[in-house]
This record gives sequence, C-alpha cells and structure tokens, in this order.
Amino acid sequence: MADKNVERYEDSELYRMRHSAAHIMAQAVTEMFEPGEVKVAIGPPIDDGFYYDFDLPRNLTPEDLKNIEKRMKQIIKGKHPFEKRVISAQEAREHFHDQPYKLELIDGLDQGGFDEYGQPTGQNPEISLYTQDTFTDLCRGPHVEHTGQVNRSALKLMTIAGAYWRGDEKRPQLQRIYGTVWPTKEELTAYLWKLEEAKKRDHRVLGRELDLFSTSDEVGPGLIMWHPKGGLVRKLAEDYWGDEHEQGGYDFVFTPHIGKSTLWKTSGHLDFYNENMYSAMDIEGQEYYLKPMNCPFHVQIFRSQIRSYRDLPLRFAEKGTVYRYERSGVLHGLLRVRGFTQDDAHHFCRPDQMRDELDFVLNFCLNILRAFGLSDFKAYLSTQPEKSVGDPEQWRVAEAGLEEVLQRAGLPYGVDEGGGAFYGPKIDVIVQDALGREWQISTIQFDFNLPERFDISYVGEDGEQHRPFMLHRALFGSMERFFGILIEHYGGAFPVWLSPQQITLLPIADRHNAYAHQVAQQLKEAGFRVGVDDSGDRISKKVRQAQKQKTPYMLIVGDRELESETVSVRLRTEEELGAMALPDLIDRIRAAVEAKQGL
RNA sequence: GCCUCCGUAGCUCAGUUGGCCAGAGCAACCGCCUUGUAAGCGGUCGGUCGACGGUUCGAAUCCGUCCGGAGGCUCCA
Repeated sequence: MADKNVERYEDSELYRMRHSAAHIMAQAVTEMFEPGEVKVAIGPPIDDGFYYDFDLPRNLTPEDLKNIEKRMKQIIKGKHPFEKRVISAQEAREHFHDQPYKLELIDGLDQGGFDEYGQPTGQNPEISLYTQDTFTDLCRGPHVEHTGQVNRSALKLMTIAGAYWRGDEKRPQLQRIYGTVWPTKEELTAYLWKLEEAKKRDHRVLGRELDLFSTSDEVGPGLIMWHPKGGLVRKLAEDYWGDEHEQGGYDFVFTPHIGKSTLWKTSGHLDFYNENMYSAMDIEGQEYYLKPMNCPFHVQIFRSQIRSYRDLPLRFAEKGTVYRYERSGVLHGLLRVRGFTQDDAHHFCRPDQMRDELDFVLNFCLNILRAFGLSDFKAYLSTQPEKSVGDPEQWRVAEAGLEEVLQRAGLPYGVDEGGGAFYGPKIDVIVQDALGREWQISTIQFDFNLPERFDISYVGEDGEQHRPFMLHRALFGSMERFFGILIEHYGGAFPVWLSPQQITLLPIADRHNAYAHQVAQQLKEAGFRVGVDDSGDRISKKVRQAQKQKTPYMLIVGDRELESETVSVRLRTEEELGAMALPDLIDRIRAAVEAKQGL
C-alpha cells in the first residue's frame, strides 16, 4: 500500500527537473544540426534520470555527448522560463509540420486519447506546448519554472543507445540519449557510486575472477561452462534443494533431452512455442527436437500407469536441462542464456487438493529462497493472454486460486493482465538483492494444456475418469540464472556454507608448511573445504590472494602459532579474531555452516 | 534480430597521417630471499593483433563480410 505521506515520484520536484532536463537536452541536440534536420520523438523522465529519442542525420559519438552536456549547462545558466501554451490539434499540426513523430503523437491525442505508445488512455486530453529559450516541445508537463532550477552540477549524460520508435522493431530506429540529474551533486555522486558498486558485483566479471564459469566462442553464445568452483556452489545448492524436496514429498525423475516431433506436436509446443525451439534433427527418418521444457516427459511418466485418486498429489521433480532460442541481442551472462537447467517440478492433484497444493508450494519455495539470504519477496500474478488454450472458466478458477494463495501468504503482489503463459496463469516471485535490485526468480504456473492434450486422468472415488490439475513450478528458476543472481547478491563473497573454499592456511615461512598441512588435514576431516598456500610468497601477498578470492577464513600460521598449537584467524571482512585453538574454530565454522549464513 | 561502441598474450591495457623484430603490468614457470595480515627481487615462457577476403610496395592500423562482446530497443508528449 502506498503511504499517503510519501509523495509520488510523478508528482515530485525531481520528476519535473528530469523532465525539464530532457527538454534542455533536446534543445542542445536540435541546435547541433541545421534547422529541420532533427526529428524529435519523446523524452520522458525515468527511474534514475531521463532520456530523449532523436532521428538524426548522423550517428552521435561519445564526443557529441560531452558537447551536448556542455551546451545543456549553458542553457541551464540562462534561467530560461518554461512557458506553457494550450493549443488546438490543428495549431499543433501546423507547428510540428516537419516533425513526423510529433504529428503521430498529435493524431493519437486528437483521436480520443491514445498515448505515445498507441494505447488508449480513456480520456481526451488537452494539447499543450512547453517552450524554453529557443525550443518548443509538444508536452503535457509539468516542468520546473525555469531552466536554472535544473541542478547543472548534478547533471550527467550517460549513454547513447538505439531504440525503436514506439518500441516497435518494424518502426524506425532512433538514437536515444540517457542522462541523469539529481537534486544535489552529492546524490549524483551517490548514484554513480551505486553504479560502480553494481559493476563490481557484475557476475560476468566475478565469474572470471573467481573462476566460477565461462562461455566460449567455440561452443557458442549463451551456453555456459561451469568451472570446478562454480560447479561446487551449484552442487551445494542442489544438494540442499534435493534434501528439501525429499522432505517435501517430491519424487525425483530424470528425462531425455530430445523427443520426437509427435510428442511436441501433441503437447502444442510446435504450435505455440515454436519460435523458441531449435530446428529439428533427423534420426533414422524421424524428426526429433531438443526440449525447451520438461513437462511433456513428466506427463508421460504420469500416464505410464493408471492413477488412483489415492495416489494424488504426485510431485515429480527434475533438474531438467532445456534449450531455448533467444535472440542474440538479449543474451546476458548467466541471466539470459540458450541452454539452462530448470529446477523443475510438476504437481498433479485433484481439484479439491488445489488450495493445499498451492499453499504448500509457495511456502516451500519461499523457505528455500530464504536459505540463500533472500527474504524480500513480492509477486506478480499473470492472467490469461490472448493466445491461449483451455476453458476460460477454468482460467478464472485458477487465477482466483493463485490470487488467494498470495493473499494467504501475505505477499505483496501486482497483477500482470494477459501476462500468463499460453497454457495457464502463473505467479512469479520477485526478490530484492543486497543492492535493492529486483529479480524474478521462482514461478508457479497452472497447466491446462497438457492434461487435455495428453488426455491424462485418474480414477476417482466414484470409479470414473477425472482430469487432474497440473501445476508447474521452478524455484531457482534456472540454475544458471539463479547462480548469476547469487553472485551479484553476495558480490562473490558467498556465505561460508556456499563458499567453494572455506578456509585457506597461510604459512608465514616454508618451515611452517608442514604444520599448515597438518592443520588443513584436521579441518578436512572435520568436513571443511580447505586449501594451503605454500607458495614462496610473502604473507601479505598470500593474504592478498586469499582476499581476492573472497575466502571466508584465512588462517595464518607462524612460529607463535606452531608453538602454541593455534592458528591466527583473519576473516575476509578484515576482522581479525587472533589466535584460536582448532576445536574452537571448528565449532564456530560449523555453526555458521549449519545456520547457512555468516562466517 | 536491429542500432551504437568494442575485439591486441590467461587477465587488464599501450600501440592514431598504414612502415624498424608488436609492448607493459599482473598471472604462469624457474631461481634468490625465509618472510607476521592486500603485490619482496631477478629471470623465462607466452600473441597467425577475433576470422576470412580486399586495397597497398607494405595492414594491428584503411575497406567489406562473418564471428564474438558491451550498452540499449514501450517505465506516459
């Protein structure tokens, strides 16, 4: 619920400042070219700044960006007032006769309230112009009073990027300049610092530095190689996942990576999911497809025998690796890939079990995520899209069921109308990471399609055949994506239970190596992942190396420790615990591991 | 996919009117030092300058195609 005392961003001074900055930028860009050469599109404020889209005679360079910023600061200094004028559509058309994008916007406004994306607004708004200095723009406003109210010391142009007119790739591609401006210089600095911090946590960078994973040109884009250390983190996550699922009443299944075209024909994937599937391969004259989803296989398992109402619910879980075509431009590290492993499961249940099943799966999901330091949850409920299968009545029941479980769980949620999959409505769980960024992780979806298409049923108490509800869910979503999020969430400093190497022994001099190895052996026997840096480097170098690897525990051993049979403990937080006896240290680490948090 | 930018040793980067054998730091390896909490010293190895084609007496540098990467592509004129 929005707090009434908190001003909405749209109503804020900052919003107006950014909106005005966009206009000032448009003026600066317009002035760079001959009259009539610059076609301006739209220039709204956004979360952390503003942008403006232009159709220009040539491509902008980073050098241009500097000049534009310079010119903007001059315009700001001029303290030019923003003046509003309400005009008729006809006047507007005359004014913008050589501005095709503006004309299109005017048409939208004139024809009964379409916004700049062609979406109906349900109202017929007035048409207004805002002028500052030499520049006039079609604009609803509001703006600051004069350009001097835009803080020029807190202004910075960020990047140039391509963007389609109205977001439609069939329309012209425009040049978009992103900029940011803040009430104070300090806030700009803080914002830039946050960007830097996010950069430092970039899972692609950390993935290399910590030797967690890689991709290879020779293998292909969007295909991930998990290195030993990344693989270990994954195994730890999967082991935990497996234990929880066993406790949670899941059965584990394993299914092939390919299936015949008839399977995908029956499932509907060839009709509805074709654009994400790779082309067929020929095996002895039969077409086979790489699987983009695991569901059809799980359905096969369900119907491999006659099921009784007493058998339900059934929960089949599989870490299933799937392959989906993604356009090359959208691939991104571990977060958007072409081959990935879903921690998939399908629940089959009776209608009367649906409510319990939903409660179970949502709570199960949130509990597992909590173990990974994620606790700030919200959700989206996505409803029936235009292109979909199944009885509308059934959709309503399922949508209501999903909404109720969210309410019972007390999870804040929004509704994405028409955002569901073609086969059923869904809940997406969104988490906030350590930097406050939001990530979509888990998904819980109804499937009306497959039970129907594969004609699965169970025998009810009445001896008749009944169609079960089928629920699809993934908690981590995909192992790749989840790993990427975890790396960024922890900034590469995994909690000790997930750290690939938990402890590194750092002997001061060669003569301490034997003792270091002996201690390491004891720690290994206690169940920890331990290494010894017995290189000839100085201790400060060894500490540096271990720090860079974000090793939770650094144990320095020299003459003093050897003498007293202790180790000097340094944490990666740079905290020093001083000399500790091994049993005490073991107790401490064991506690942290069991708690699945901290060091 | 499209637009902009980018692609030089494992990593981070120098190398601009096209011209001597393509460089540095880190890493790796070999030595010396035997060291007290984020880089000790010296040496060695390592690159068909993303790939292919073209222009040229001559291409890392210019052109073309392809491959790969980064940012962006509907948060209300």
